Amino acid sequence: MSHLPGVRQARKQKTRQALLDAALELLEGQSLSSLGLREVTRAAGIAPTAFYRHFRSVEDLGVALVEEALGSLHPMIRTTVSTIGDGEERIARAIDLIVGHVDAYPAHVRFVTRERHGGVRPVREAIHGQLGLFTAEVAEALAADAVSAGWSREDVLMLAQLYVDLMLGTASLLLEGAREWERVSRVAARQMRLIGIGRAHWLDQPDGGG
Amino acid sequence: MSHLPGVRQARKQKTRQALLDAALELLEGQSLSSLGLREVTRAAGIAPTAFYRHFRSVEDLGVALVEEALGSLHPMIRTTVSTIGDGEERIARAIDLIVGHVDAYPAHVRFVTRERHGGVRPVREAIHGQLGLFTAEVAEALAADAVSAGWSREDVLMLAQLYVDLMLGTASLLLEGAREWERVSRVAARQMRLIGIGRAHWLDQPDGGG
DNA sequence: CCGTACGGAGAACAGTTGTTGACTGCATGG
DNA sequence: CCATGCAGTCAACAACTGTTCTCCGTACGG
Repeated sequence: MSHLPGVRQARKQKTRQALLDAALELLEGQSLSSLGLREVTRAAGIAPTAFYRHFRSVEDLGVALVEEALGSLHPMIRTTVSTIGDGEERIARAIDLIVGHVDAYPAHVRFVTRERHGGVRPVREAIHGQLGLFTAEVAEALAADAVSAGWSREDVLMLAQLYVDLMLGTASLLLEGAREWERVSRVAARQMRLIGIGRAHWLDQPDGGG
Repeated sequence: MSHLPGVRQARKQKTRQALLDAALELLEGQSLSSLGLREVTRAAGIAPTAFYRHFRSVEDLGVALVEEALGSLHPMIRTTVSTIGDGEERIARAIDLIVGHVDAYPAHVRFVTRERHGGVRPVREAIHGQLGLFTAEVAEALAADAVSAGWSREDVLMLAQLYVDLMLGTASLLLEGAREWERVSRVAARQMRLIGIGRAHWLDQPDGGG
């Protein structure tokens, strides 16, 4: 199929990456639906027409950005959430994961939180799909715990959704108020703890598992 | 100051409202940062230059939209969250409030959830401000419950934030999958129930109120 | 009842946008 | 080694953008 070095394809993916990087940087101050094709190519240092060699439209580039921002996150999620130990240990790991990721890839995080409810349908759907995968992975890990005995599949998923949404919300707060990261992560930890307590007592209620 | 009838001011606010309505409709398919001034005036049926008689820029109009979308919501929140009765009663009321509001003002809800993390700073800040007020109001109501005895102010706020975020997330899900409103509201109810359980057992932990 | 202030229309401006077609140079594969 | 394919450039296009300045009609306040 493709030769290993491929001087040709290497150059192509290089400028493709330049387009993605330029777009991501421009998106720090605006939404994808207002991002112009020429704007991106100008920032990437290539001619406007060359854009079409890589993407059909800016929407298309947006979908590729979703893959770049979220695709490589699955292994990290898995290893973090499947940590053994008490709840506090897991919470600390999760918070560290979020803070570290926001710190390492702020533009990616901003892009995802912004376009999750943004004005470009295909991008929204791509993000929603990836988050659905995350939710399923978290649910799988949660189901393996002893506390989840007797839980319905749907309830484990609703719990996982709670966690995933909380993590995204926390990431967004960390982005906006970078100077308050201590307070934000402390609140997030307490919210996770409270959810964990609710989880532990879920089946105490008469219709808890209904 | 202003005469009661004011044929002049009435006409002005009429076209001002036409601008807001037109913008809101156009925003169903795009983000605010890509909304053009001419686009809005065209949809509102007035000349582009007349726009400046009402707003200094599209950003400005966006901030006004935040006020329109969220400003009138405070009394509803207050009366809903201060319902007396057991937790289930309150949860049902809250879900009804959300579903009813999304059904009655879908464009407003879409605007808020989209621009909450959108690309226009002043609008983001206006939304954040309003949501902060909501959180404070919910916190006040929660603090009045017997279960909140011994809670720190900060913890009541973190609980309120959890509820507010959950309500917004639910509203957004209701918007996207209008056909699944039953499933979505059932999951949301269970999430609120779980949070309520965590709340009830919060002080069971040795360092719960720390 | 009249002068004025104000909401709105119109024309014009320099820029920018997405997309097209034809062209160039070079790595590739036979 | 040569012909092909493909990344990238350039020029041009009609359409659109935000903003300014000038003008018009009319409700308003004295």
